[in-house]
Amino acid sequence: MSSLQFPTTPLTPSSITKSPNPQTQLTTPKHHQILYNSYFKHISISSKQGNLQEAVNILLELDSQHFEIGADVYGDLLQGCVYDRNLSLGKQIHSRIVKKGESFAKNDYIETKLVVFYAKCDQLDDVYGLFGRVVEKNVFSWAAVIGVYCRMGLFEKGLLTFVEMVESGFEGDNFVIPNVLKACGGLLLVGFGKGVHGYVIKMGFEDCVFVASSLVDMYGKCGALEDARKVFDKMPERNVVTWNSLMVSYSQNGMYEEAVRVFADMRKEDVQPTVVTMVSFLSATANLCAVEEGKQGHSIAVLNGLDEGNIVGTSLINLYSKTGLVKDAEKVFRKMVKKDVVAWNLMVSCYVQEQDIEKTLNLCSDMLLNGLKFDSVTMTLIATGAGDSQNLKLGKETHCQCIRNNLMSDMAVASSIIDMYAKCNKIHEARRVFSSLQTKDLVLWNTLLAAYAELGSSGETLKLFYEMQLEGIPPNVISWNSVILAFLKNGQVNEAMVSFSEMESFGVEANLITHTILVTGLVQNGYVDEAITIFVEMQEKGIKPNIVSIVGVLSACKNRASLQLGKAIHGYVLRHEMHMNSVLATSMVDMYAKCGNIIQSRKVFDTILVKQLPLINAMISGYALHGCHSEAIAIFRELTNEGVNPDSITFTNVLSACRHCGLINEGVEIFVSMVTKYDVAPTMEHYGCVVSLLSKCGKFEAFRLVKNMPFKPDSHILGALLVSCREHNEIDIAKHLTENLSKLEPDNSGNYTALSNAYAANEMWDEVSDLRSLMKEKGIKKNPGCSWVQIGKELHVFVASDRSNLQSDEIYAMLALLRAEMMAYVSL
DNA sequence: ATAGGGTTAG
Repeated sequence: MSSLQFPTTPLTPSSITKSPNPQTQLTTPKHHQILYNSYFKHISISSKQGNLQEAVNILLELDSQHFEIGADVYGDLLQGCVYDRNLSLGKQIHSRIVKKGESFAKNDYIETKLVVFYAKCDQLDDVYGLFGRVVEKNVFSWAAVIGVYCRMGLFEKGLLTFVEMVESGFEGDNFVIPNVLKACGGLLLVGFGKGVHGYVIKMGFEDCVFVASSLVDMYGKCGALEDARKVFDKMPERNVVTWNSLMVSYSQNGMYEEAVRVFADMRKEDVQPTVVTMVSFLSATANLCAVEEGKQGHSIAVLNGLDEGNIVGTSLINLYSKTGLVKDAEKVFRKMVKKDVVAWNLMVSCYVQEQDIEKTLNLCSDMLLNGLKFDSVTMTLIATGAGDSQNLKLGKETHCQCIRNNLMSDMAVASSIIDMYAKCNKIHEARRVFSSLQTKDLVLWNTLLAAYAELGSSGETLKLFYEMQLEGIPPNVISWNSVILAFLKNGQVNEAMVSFSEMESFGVEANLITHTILVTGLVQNGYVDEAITIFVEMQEKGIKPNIVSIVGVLSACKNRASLQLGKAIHGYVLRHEMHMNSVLATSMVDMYAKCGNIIQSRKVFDTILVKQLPLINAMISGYALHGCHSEAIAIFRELTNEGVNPDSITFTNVLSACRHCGLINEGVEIFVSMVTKYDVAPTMEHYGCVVSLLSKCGKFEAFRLVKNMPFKPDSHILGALLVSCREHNEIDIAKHLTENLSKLEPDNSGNYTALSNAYAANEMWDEVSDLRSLMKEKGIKKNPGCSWVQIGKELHVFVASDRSNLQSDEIYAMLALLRAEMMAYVSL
């Protein structure tokens, strides 16, 4: 501005308000000073960049023309700079104040305003310098200093300054208290926070919306949800920030259902959502994998125009990624204008979760091409992806990158690297990385514990479990779960049960996963009834089963042929509207088949639209078990025509079905297609089916096939050939084969088992019985999980495949009897 | 005064 053109008409307050243009309205005489002041005040409180700049220019011009301008005018314009966060303009004013000399600058009002200005502009050093020199400190300058500390995350300093302020005889007001509470929350100092809460009540600030909302936030951050709720419920007046604080509190403490409920209540009360509302709601629904609610959140965000921002965008990607809606996640990602590192990482995380290592790596290179750098989150994600895909080369490269970029001190990075080595079967490397770290947190210990547990190395797991306690890290439920898992994987059922009861006396509560580990592990060790007991106990404790635990208990049902319990669990799944995904349906189909209800098995099978191979295999195997061989083969034909690629297990079941039907041509054709069309390497079991098929139908080609087989024939195959010998009356060959069978060191119980399985596979029940008598005579004990299952299975087929009029219940009674007999036999 | 991403157990 060159020179000022002062208009001739005096100003009126209303004209200032309506059109604050100084060049046309300000008049020259000094007695209009009041109006200048009013103009400056107006600008300072409703400032826009341009107006403020102009006002400061006028001020400086007037100043240089030696108009008497009071400190309050400088203060008002500094206030304008605070509203505009206009640091450079404020600095101009500051330097003019300094130039005017100490008598002008040494003024409580000016000094306080300067402290406030620099504090609001986050200029820590200036604040520190000024505040130290301010002679007369007051509530405002104290509040400004505490505020800047808290805003910049220097919570300890903020609290110490607050203490100092109170000790100097100042009372905190309702402007400084929210900052103090923020510091308490940030430091998780719930005790200090409670003290401040008491102070708030004493001072009578509890009804102030700002203070009370801060209390909710502080209690929430400290995990004291009941206190947060109490403050919230008592509030006479709430605004959107109050509601948001409560929702965020629940969400950050993992109580996502509660957070969702708060959102619903908020909508009932007609509180207009903000970006913060949407972000924390979306985060809660994402963690719950609540697709419907999340999608609703997306619509609400769009309707309120809150979906454009970066943070809502990333929350949406998170939601769609966690719920497996990759296409939707990609859509949001593509639409985002300014993608920051969080957005990229979320998309990477989505592909890692989908186990799509190719897309993960492509996205990572795109990320670099777009000028972004990998941070510790990116590295954690890549390491996780490398572990999931057992890509050791990639994992090692990631490890090197982390070392080069000094990221190994990040606990999440370190544990993902350790986990990656463990998943790539490099337990020693995992150990080496673990040992090389200076500080180790609970998650890190748990990562290594889990790695040893997975291997069933119960000794090593236990050693680590004690070591961590010696290092002062108390184990949590995850650590205990790993110990129990290690025992179960190593067959130490008693030790696992002891640990299970011990953990409670250490004040650690068993959770859903603890029980699932036990159910699954007990079944795998043959303790089926005990597994069912644990499952029932879990429900009695009020722990709701999820899909994984239901799959575990269904496997107990099928091993015990307990159709009744299986049905009850199916009912539970339907009642609780659990999503019948492919994994659950597979175990349900399997359970019904093994418990004798093949019709129900098929019904469940038909409810799943996109059928994955394990589900198909379960259905085929179910049909085969029930002697519905043509249905088994029909499903195989139908799905291979639809382009499904069968695997080794599919062929085992289909060939077994062919064997039971005596379908030689079909069996051989399928065997050939397995090798030529589907590139599946035949196993001994596959050969066994075809050999058995050929033998039973009196085909001497069985011998030729065995001769050309790439394995040494096992007892199944030899047993099958034995049948062929019978058909052909080839006594010499049969004798030779029997010698071969006896070469399998018959005094070893495993070989007796194999031999009896071979007989059972050929429905040679008399021979099975003879062999059992022989074992009884020789006092050879048997593993209950082994032979009787096979015999029982075969017996089951025999009875189920229309060769008997027995009803299902009777079959299961027979199977139970057989099991009881075997158990008695084992205990001899 | 409130808000987004990564690590450990089935």
